[in-house]
Amino acid sequence: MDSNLYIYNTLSRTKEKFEPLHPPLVGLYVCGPTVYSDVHLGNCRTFVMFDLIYRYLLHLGYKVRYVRNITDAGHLEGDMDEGDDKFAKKARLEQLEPMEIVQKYTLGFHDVMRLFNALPPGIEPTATGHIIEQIEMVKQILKNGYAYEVNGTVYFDVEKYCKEFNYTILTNRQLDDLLENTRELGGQNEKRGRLDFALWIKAKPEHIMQWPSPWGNGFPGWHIECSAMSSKYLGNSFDIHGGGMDLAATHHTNEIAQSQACNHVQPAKYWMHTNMLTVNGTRMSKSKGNGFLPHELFTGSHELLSRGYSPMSVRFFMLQAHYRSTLDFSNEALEASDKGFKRLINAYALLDKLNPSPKSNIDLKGLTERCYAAMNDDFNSPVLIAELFEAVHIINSVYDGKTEATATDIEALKKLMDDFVIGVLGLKEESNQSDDMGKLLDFIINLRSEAKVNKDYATSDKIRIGLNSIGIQLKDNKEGTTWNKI
RNA sequence: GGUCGGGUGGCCGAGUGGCUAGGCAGAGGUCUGCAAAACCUUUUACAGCGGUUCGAACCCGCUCCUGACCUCCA
Repeated sequence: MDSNLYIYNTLSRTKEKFEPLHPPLVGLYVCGPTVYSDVHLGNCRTFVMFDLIYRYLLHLGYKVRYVRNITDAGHLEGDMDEGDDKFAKKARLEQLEPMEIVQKYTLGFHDVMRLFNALPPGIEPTATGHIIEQIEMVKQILKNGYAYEVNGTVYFDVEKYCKEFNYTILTNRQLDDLLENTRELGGQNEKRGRLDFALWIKAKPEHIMQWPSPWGNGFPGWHIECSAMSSKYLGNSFDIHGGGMDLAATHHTNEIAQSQACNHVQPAKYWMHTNMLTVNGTRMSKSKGNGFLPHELFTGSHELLSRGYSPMSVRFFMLQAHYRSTLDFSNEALEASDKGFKRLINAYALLDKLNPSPKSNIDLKGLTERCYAAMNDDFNSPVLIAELFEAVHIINSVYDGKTEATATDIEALKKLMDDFVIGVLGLKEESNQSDDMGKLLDFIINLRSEAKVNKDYATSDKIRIGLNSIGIQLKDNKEGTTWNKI
């Protein structure tokens, strides 16, 4: 299959035409969360953006195998290649078992992703579920001569690797600079080179998260899980590997090295990196403590927010910026997105109420082509949204009787909005109204209409203002009265 | 210090060597019992200084400011 999709590849730092290794199959691997704490909004942005990418690939007709891991072991606290991992530390803090921590935050993560209307990945493997695969990979890397064992811990030999491969291929850094600027770190005395990183880590006896291995009891290093799981489910070479930009310099660099050292191939053809969400121009991160939790956002219980914003408004806010740009988070920006989203989704709801004309004076073909052109240009969702507002304008105009559209064009408009607003952008109407609520509102609107006919405006205003105060907005027009949630 | 990005109107954010981004906010109007919505019209831009060019916000140089990564983080 042929498409005109271009993807910015971090490896080449250019947009490249997307040509899957085995069309129509596409293998997509995205580094998922480390589930030792609540995901914050910055984490969510990455997963929402890859949801957009996943959805568009599906829309183009590719058969996508989407793998996103859950890191539930092996992620070390601080920069030491020894000691406790994050789960053990958090477990002590919360007085839980490490696996209780994992379960708690995995469930929380899934809840949030569901609220954001993100499609679940096809496979969501965990590090603890793939210890054997990771041990096998470490064994192979040792066998190939790119690792060494010291006292129960196995290190990757970066210096040896550098002689044959380009270690800094993703970030283009100079190796000498890296060596000069890497600090003296813990575990240094065991490591031969200061850039070497742990593939397998010896566990302290009291450490509950440990498994037997040829090198004694221990647990896997952080980077090996993604290499092991991506090759298990997608093969040694697959199409797209993604993650946040912050992972490129270390995690992804080491992933490439591990896969090359083990399988002698580049793991991914295209590397995609999403940019950071910022607050007042500074990156939102766990360690900085400036992270917004999704529920603070939805309820408005955060000092920087004047009110709560719905998950769909927040998703729309994220989609209005390109995935490779930083996006600055503020109450004002969110407020603007909230209104923009409602304008878009209200127009979508109007599609069923359009009256066809014998003639048409709109150009849907050009508009549709521009929508595809936007997405084909490295998933440019902000431009897509700008085009979709053109469709919003047409829909409103037809509804007002100021523009004419044939039944065929109305169908095409409906398909366009279904494809892109619902399918690709993954937005949906948030009204949680049941049929009962719809019927109830129809009844109330009828009562109000009767009052209006009788010029009993006191009653009709009372109804309108009362509904408004509980979040339901009435809109009077020639055809009658429509309503939507505020 | 090294690597790589940014600086666009009141806000958020696209884009580009010549043609309106878009949303929000502001102003005026139409419609309407009022309101809201919608529709029409409209005001604010491309950090600074040089250079290349018929033409630059877009290319080049310098300056200033700023961010990310280089250490756990999507």
